[in-house]
Amino acid sequence: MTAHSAEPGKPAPPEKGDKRERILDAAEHVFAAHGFFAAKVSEIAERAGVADGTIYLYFKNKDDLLISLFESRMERVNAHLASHVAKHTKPKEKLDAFIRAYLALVKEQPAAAEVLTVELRQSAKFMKGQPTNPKFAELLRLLATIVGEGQAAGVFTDAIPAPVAARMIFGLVDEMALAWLLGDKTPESAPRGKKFDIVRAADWVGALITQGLERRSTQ
Amino acid sequence: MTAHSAEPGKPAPPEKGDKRERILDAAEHVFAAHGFFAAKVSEIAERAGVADGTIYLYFKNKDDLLISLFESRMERVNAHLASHVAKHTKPKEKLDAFIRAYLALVKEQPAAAEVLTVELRQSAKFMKGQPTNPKFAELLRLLATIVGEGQAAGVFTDAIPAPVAARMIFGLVDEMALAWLLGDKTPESAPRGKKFDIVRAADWVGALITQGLERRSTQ
Amino acid sequence: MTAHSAEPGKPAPPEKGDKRERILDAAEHVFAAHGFFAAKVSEIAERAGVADGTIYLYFKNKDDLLISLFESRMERVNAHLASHVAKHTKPKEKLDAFIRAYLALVKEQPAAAEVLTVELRQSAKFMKGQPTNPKFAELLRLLATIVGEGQAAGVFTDAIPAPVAARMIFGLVDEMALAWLLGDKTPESAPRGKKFDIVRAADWVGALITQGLERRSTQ
Amino acid sequence: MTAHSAEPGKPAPPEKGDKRERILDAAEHVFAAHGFFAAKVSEIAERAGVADGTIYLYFKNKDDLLISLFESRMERVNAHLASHVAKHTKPKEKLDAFIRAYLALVKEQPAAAEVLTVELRQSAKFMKGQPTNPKFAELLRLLATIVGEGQAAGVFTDAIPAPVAARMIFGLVDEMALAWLLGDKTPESAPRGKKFDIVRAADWVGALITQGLERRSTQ
DNA sequence: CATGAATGAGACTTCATTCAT
DNA sequence: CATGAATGAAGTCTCATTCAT
Repeated sequence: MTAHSAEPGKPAPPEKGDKRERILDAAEHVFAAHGFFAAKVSEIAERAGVADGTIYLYFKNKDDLLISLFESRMERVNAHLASHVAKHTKPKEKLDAFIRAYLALVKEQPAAAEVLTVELRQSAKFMKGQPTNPKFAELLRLLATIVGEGQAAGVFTDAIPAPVAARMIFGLVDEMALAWLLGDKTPESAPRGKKFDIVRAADWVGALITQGLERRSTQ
Repeated sequence: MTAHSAEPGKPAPPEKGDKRERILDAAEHVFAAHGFFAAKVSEIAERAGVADGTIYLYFKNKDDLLISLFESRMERVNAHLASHVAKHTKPKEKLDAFIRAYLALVKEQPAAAEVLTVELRQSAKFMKGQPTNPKFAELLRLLATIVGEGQAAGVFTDAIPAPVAARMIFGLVDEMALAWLLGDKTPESAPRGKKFDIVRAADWVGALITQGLERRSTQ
Repeated sequence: MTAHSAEPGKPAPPEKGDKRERILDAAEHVFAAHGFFAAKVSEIAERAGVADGTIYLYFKNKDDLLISLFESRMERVNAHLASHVAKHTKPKEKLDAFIRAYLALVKEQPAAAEVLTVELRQSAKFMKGQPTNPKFAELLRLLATIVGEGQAAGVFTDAIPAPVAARMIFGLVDEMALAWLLGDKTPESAPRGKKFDIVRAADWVGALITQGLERRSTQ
Repeated sequence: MTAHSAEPGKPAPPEKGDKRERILDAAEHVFAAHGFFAAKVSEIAERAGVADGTIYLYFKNKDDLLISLFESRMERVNAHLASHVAKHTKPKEKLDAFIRAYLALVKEQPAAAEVLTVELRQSAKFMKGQPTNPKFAELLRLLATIVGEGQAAGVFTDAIPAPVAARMIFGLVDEMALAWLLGDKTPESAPRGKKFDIVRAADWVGALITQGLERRSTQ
């Protein structure tokens, strides 16, 4: 991944930089570390190098902070995925690029991924009754479009509605991300090297999905 | 699903029935309704028809209640799935039976499904650093076994390690469950019929996975 | 005044006694000492000898505590006044008894009086738009009844509607109470003896009102 | 009342006009609307069309703003009352003019009246231990002077010390003002005509007081 | 003089958990 | 075993006030 130079390894440089962005970065890490509910606003503030009250100048409340973070990161993800997908023309290759880009992103930005993957469901409770989050819908739409193109081109089966296929693909990819993220989180575990190679997993995911969607000439 | 007659439509019979079981039933509904963090122990107690303190005679604390609930329901699920899978001999049919049984379960017991599907990730935070929950591992093992058998029989591709395939399948199925569960929660919405037919979805899921895993003679 | 032996001179005996009552007593003193807004719930709890949270078992929130205190004390006041008024039969004497009883109460229970007299108006903001507080209305009704009887008996002028006269009388008496209460509050000032004698004032108040309402035969 | 053209019906002209005066006008309305404690400095600033910080160039702090507002309005009131009283020579007429002018003022400038009448007591807490506010003392003095003149002229009874009588009169008049102000605050209510006629009330107040103070030939 | 973004102390309130009955 | 009143730690959020520009 290219963008996002601000990712603070630790307490974040308490200097310039869009303050709102600093808060979002801090929230990303604190939410990822403790989960939304256990996360303390004061810890986010400290990490962002601002006063507690400052957070409320940029966000209505803690919930709004989560939603905003979610949308911010989702935007990045969508842009990232779209750009990788755009490099290809064939549906199969697009799908493969999507999967590969998604999993690479998880590896490169585990904190963001954790918020999107783990807290997403939590926030789903927030959005109870509400329609699917627009940014998430966009991701699904990108996926559905790829599938749809493949169906139109006759390389993907028509048996599964594109939107449904999109959701299935997302679930599959997301589960791999989750499995990797929760593989083991404690620092000490790193050397144990228990985590499987998520990039390698992309091959498997791609294989299953591509073949799974393939149109069978004889059928 | 057939068993499990205790599922209380409303306040739960405030009398007989294993008290521990009544508490679990109540917790299932309250967790499903509000999410683990927002759920109040006192509400669970009320719904179970016991005093707040009584809960602590059966469970160490709120966390333990979630874990216990998770394991209890997971046991049911595993038993249910295993029994359905056992009716078949061919790997493909077993896989299909698994998917169908899982999604049917979601439809019949949405509260339980919500706890397993939505709160699972939340509880994942609890289990941080811990190995995968044994009961969940069992479910994955069942799935991996089916895949493994298929690979051994030469009907499923060897390209994907069985445990990885198992996880992918679970993610895919679980996402469908989630999509259905969050589709719309308000009772009034039922007539609007916005929810897709989750049983119908089983066909799509089965199609994608079965074909996706299929061994290609010519390849 | 006779009743209400529990009035704690200081921290209040941290023992038996209706807990709700202990909290109200504590609130009375803390509200009187600092005013509603500056009063801290924790200080009330401490003075009542209970934990902070205990207050919320008996009252919905701080506002409710004020309202409840107001009603509790107002009830006492109404009972006290009614009993004194009941000792007389002639309207003029009843009116005089009312005034005397009210001012004596202020002297004997300054904390309660301060809450009723000073914070009443503050709480008036709470009750914005709401009809007059029932307990306060009752006091006004007692007064209006006395005036009405006097008018019926031909000893009080008909020129002023009884309810209006009641309100005027209350305002007058209440202002005397306020003047006395705020005369000087610091302990050191007591010896300076700056406060006028509020019981003596009752004579003046009674004189003004009684004569003011008197029916003039020749007019 | 005639003077004081700055009374802004709404947001106040965000331009000329002494800035200090604009702040006081804004404070008057905000305090009247929410009460001193609930009033936000930022809302006052917004209404005055200045920055939050600007307020602190003209006033030491929020308390000082209340005190200053109180004194400013009290000055107006005193001047208004004095001018009306000065039109008469007989004590009884002066007293009547005072009452009438005061209540007319309440009707014409309810916001100012609310601050003086309702918040006065709140601010009384501020001034705890302090001597009576000079401006308020002046009003009482004006009243006491009228009474004193009446006593000297033999038309008012000597039975009540003039300063005490002054206080009683104020209390009575103020209570009528309060009753009217809190009668109903919502604009829509006006047509409902629930509020009694405060000018009409002046007759009653005047009647009670004048007769109440009257010297009885036979006594 | 004026601004308004930032501060940060501190209060109210919740709710999991305990323990005397 | 069961109760449920009481606890008290802890977190979110507000808002008066400051000060660099």
